[in-house]
Amino acid sequence: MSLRYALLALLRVGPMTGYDLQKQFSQSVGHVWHAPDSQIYPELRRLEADGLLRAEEQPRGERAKRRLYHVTDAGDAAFREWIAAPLEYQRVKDQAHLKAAYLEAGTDDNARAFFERHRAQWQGELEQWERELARIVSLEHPMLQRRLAVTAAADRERTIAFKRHTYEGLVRRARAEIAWAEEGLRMLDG
Amino acid sequence: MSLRYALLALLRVGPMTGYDLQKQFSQSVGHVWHAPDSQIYPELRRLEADGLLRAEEQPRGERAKRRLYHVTDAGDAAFREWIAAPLEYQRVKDQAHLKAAYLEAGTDDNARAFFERHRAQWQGELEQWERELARIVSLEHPMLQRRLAVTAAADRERTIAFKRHTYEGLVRRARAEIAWAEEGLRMLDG
DNA sequence: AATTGCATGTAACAGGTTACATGATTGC
DNA sequence: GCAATCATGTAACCTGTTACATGCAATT
Repeated sequence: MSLRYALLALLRVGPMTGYDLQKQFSQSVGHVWHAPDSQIYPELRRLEADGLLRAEEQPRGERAKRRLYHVTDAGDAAFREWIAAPLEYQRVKDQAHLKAAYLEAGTDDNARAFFERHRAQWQGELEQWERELARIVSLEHPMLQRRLAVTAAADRERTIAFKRHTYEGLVRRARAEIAWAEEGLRMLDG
Repeated sequence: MSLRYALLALLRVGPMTGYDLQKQFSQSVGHVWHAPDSQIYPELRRLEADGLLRAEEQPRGERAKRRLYHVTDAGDAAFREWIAAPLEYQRVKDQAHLKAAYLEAGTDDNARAFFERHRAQWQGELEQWERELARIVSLEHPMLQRRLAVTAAADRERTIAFKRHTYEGLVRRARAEIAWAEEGLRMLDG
């Protein structure tokens, strides 16, 4: 159910095609929420059917078309409702910690490989998030720039603060995961 | 796909019924992986069909029956394979951070409620995990005791170390989430 | 006799993944 | 002419959630 709000969040800064959105999902927002194209196009149709989006069909060259999606008033209202609604936390489902709890069933080398992989995985996430964070703080972030362009002057600082805090949280999490993996490696060596 | 390995992990310490497993999923392992009964019973049947479990049907009183599940050799092998296989990390899907990135669309009070709820949520998880951790360190944990009873003496320390490290990681994560929420609250007040 | 605990499932639906499938346009 | 990019979907499947549904056994 979050996909539709992620889509609305992106479209609220300006109209985009499914293709544009797809790219965003493999870049900026994709660091927090990812979706494949096969999920995006049907969901856009559903949002349109629900009246939260309006599609503007544009010709593209001679034969082709593209659908530019706009957020409707109802869409904006739905987004604000989602923001105001309390988040439903679901039970923890954590593959990495599930496996970590049973590493004694394998060899030490196996456990070592597990922790090294975990560290590498989160190292990669950390780098992405740090890059995003730097672009937010320096105001170079393209989606943030578009966002600020359609935001009242009084709200701009606030907008930046929330994005910054979000990514600081992600960076913090990545560092915690790396520290945990390194602790695991020390445990195996010590 | 992790549910079956969580079930195998539990059954490897000794035979249990679906009901027993269900209780474990709302307690010990449930802190890392949760599953409702409606998912457990069919999955046990599937594991049986795949030859990873063997069901021992026992009479219960006059009319009733119960099915005690045992891990077969194939089941044990499958579990070890899972432990040895590299973990497939999936893309991040994080509702809390997704919403946090767009809190400027709501009021400050709304954002405050969001962070307070986030803190309370993780405070609850933290307490559960700290309790588990204490029971692991003091060797009072019932599943760990059963585990150690069927573990070669040489491997007991290792087994404890992995469980302890896992829960230390969860505790660390909960603390990080709480710190992030509190940072958010300070941001709103400052 | 009533309550609590033991015990086992089905059905419908939502959400998400992977694979498959196609074709036009633009820039080199 | 070719490659990269733009553009849009369908189909099958898996996983997981929520709601529904039942009934015996042991204890008080």
